[in-house]
Amino acid sequence: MIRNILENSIKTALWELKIDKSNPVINLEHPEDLSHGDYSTNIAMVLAKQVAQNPRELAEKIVAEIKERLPKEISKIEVAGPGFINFYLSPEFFVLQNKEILKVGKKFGLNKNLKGERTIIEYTDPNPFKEFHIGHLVPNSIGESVATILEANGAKVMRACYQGDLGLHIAKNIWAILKDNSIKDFQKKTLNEKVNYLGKMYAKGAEVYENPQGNEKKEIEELNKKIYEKSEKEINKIYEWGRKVSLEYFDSIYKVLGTKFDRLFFESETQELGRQIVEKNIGKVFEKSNGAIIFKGENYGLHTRVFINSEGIPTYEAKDLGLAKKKYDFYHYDKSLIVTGNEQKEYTKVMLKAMSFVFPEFAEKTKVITNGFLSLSSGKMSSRTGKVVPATSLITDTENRVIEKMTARDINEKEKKEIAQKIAVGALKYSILKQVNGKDIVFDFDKSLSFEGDSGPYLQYSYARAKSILRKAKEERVKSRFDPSQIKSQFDWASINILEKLLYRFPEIVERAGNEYSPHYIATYLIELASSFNSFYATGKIVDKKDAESSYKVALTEAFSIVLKNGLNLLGIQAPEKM
RNA sequence: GCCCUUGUAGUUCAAUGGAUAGAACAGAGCUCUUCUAAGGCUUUGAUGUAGGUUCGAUUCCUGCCAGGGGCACCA
Repeated sequence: MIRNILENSIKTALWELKIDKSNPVINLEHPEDLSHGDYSTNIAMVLAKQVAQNPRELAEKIVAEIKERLPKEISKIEVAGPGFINFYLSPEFFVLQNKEILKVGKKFGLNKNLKGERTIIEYTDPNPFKEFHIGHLVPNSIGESVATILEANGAKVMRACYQGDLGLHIAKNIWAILKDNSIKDFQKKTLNEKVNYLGKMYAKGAEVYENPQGNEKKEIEELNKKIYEKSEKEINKIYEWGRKVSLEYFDSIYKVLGTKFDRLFFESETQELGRQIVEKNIGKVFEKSNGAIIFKGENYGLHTRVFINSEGIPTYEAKDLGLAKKKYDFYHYDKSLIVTGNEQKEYTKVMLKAMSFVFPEFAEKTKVITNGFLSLSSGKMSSRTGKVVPATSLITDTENRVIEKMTARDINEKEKKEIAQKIAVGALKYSILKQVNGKDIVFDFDKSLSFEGDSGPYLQYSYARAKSILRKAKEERVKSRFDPSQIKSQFDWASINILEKLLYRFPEIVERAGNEYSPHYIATYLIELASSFNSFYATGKIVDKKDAESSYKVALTEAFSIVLKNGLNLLGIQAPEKM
């Protein structure tokens, strides 16, 4: 990459000037203002004090040294401001880069930094028998995107989902089903109807548990034990039925969201293992307290948590230890990522601390990515009985709005529906991924659906537009061609210039997003890229047989469409050819 | 009470310790005999507060103010 060439160039200069003793980190950034060049380094300002020189003078010396062996990719170097060294890339460099994009296509942006690294990433984690709500969309979008980004950086990624198929929430649900007794009627109904039924029953059970009229609380707790022990056939049957319905339902949502898990983990398989791990380490890591087995996080500036409760049942904490082992046995990971809500942050610290004693090798490899809370800004969502908004209803509501917007388009109804779904999901995913991980997200229903500016549909629209141009170019037989001889005339075009100056950066963005597990770098980059393309688009015709520069413009449009599509793919957003 | 976290235009978000703090929406004003106007172009407007470190602070440190989360038998 060009970045490395510049870095080496600077290092050599420092070495020649005999000021490389401390082996400084070369900080190369893209100045925000393009008139400050394509790359800029502050190295002279950083070193000025060390070598007791004026930063600008030092910068001049470094520049003189670099000029001695100027890489061909650089057309100009200058010292600016308080001592920045600015590099300007040459027109030839951009032509070569553009050619490269057309040549490697789908693979443009990929690298092998993480080659051979096995990463398991756990995300989404809905609980069977409960609603898949809008809160699940956040870790799902982030997890799926991070997984894809890591793959783009060369890692081998295993997508995992961990689900609570045990516990009180299920007892509440089944308790209500038993009372209701209309489950027989549901065997032949649609998946949606079954899911709605489960939802209703859960709401009922949860309500009764919170505000019991009589003995309900105790009944539910006893039922919980029975479910756990699998002691009653009828209950087992309902349990299996509900679990199956839930999982089928989740699958149908994953299909829409574009997630495919390689492995589902369940609490029912981590529980026993978790218990054994904790029990084996009583006295060493864990201790007994009030009949429970706890980990004293307080000793490490954290808080104390129960791993096995006084009933002898392993809690989530213990199960998580079992899960770490299960995951390792299954995948032998080098890195284990867990995407989970902010509210779990403190918890994961305690759990990881405990893990660092039990499985130091796993704890070291584990990293938690936290995600924020998604709320809807307006009360425009059709209000439902429950407090949680199901993910599917948000998606379909969004879809309907998209279809409304598409009435004027000349696209058949069936296709329209498919496209609308891609746009709806894209709008949601983008509004989640454009932000730094861990920050709360306010989804403004109206704003995100207006599809203007900083949005997923804006990116999709830009892509569809580029594709439309390329279709026309094909019809008119204007071929994509980057020819260095065209450079001179092209270079007056400010908008082309900006587009080119952004295109070549994509691989750097992919690398950074991978290093920091942060899809938002991709999102903000793509907006800037699409915006520069749209400006370019507005300056005049791209496809024009009579225009000698047309083939260059078409080629640039093609390069743009490739980079945008590759970027959208990293966000898990589909790019329709037309919309 | 202790711990974590967040405060940037009217609103929703950016900004590896760097240059004039970027966008988008909303507001004001332009722009379709042209390849998708879901677009483009002008324009108004912001770092919670008080200190400190630094050549340089939205970024690091401390206090205060204001949100959010967590603090033993839920997940």
